[in-house]
Amino acid sequence: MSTPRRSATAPPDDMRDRILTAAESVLRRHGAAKLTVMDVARTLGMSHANIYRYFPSKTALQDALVERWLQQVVVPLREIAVRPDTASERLEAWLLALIAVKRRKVLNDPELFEAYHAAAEAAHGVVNEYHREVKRLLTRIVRDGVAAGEFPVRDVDAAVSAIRDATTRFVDPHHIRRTAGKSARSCERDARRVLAMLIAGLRSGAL
Amino acid sequence: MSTPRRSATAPPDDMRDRILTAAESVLRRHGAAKLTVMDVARTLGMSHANIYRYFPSKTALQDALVERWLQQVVVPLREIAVRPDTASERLEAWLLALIAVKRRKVLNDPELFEAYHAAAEAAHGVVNEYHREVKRLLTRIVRDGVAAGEFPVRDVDAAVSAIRDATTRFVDPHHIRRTAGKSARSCERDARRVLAMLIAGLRSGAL
DNA sequence: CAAGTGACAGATATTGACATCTGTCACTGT
DNA sequence: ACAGTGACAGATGTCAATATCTGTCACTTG
Repeated sequence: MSTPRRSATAPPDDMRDRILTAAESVLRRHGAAKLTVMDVARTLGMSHANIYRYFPSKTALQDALVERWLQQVVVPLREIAVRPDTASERLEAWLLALIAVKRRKVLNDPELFEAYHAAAEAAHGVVNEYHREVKRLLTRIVRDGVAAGEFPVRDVDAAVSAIRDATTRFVDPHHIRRTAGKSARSCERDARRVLAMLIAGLRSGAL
Repeated sequence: MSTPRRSATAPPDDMRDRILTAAESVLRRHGAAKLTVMDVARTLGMSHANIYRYFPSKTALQDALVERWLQQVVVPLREIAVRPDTASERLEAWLLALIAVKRRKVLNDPELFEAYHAAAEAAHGVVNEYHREVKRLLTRIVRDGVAAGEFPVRDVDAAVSAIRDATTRFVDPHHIRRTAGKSARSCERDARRVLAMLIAGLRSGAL
């Protein structure tokens, strides 16, 4: 009785997953610029026309790929947001985790990252949804801090947006690329400094 | 007796200035990608070979153009850095000025900005020098705040680098472009929020 | 002799003919 | 009815021939 979607034996949309996996391997092999629907189809031993039975367009396929990738970034953050620690502790851990996981993804998965970056530039829905989720989690932590009297801020939204602006430097694709040369350690040190100032600001009720 | 450099009538390096001005107009007319030494020479009614008597290379010419442009950004900041106000006041005014002047330059001078951006990507000396100057001014303000007991921070360099990281979002060419659609007012509001948190952080000695 | 030039080699951009790709459709086999 | 196909038009990308540009030089001109 586990996920009985369509029939008992046939998987729900097995094909979509197989196509995505094939696309991912093509992406890693040839790079983002050379990801073609034809190559993906060839990898699966089918006609490229058939891909269009499962994805309405190449863009939709790429978006699905990016969505998968972004899930891996978001999932660990959800756990941190609901820990039983103080808001300050959670906030620091959460932001450091966000920064670290993004950095790791960029360095380990440059091809998939390229695709994500392209999607972000084109402002596709997937990336917007990801940003909303990130904001939601962050808001939860700050709100908890306010409720506990830990952060005497009046405007939670203003605080959240300030935190996001101030940490953009460490999270934004563009900047991550630039700091690819720096060690993970020195990146974390820089981030910790900003975080320390932000948390001190929150605690002293700057907003 | 005003600037008697070489002779009484002949200007010192008038020609360099004329070339730069011509280059600037070509740049504005055709865009950064189509700025050619030949076009600049044509504008001045001379052979392109003659340009090379005044600039060793096209790159040197572009750098000189960028340097001129960056001067206009830096000059107003120098005045703010040495005002007789408190460090907090100066810091806020200085950062807001930096953010506003950069934004204005980008919106009014997109072509020149393009050239600056290209130079920044190529990490030419001019841009490095600009960054050093900006850092120097910022360090002065923070150091004054520490000396006056206003900012109880131990590590001035750490504080300066944190301030720069946290405000990158508002100063970096790349992000300015993205926020081109937003109103100057809402940009300033966002910046003020971050600044408020940073200054509160400095005052509570987070570093 | 300082300011400027035409002619040149090698590097870089532009162009246009050609190949590949995307997305659709009527179609086949099951 | 449904997974899959070959063939197609129009969009997009590739590549080599061609044109333009950069940077240098020996040279003219006032």
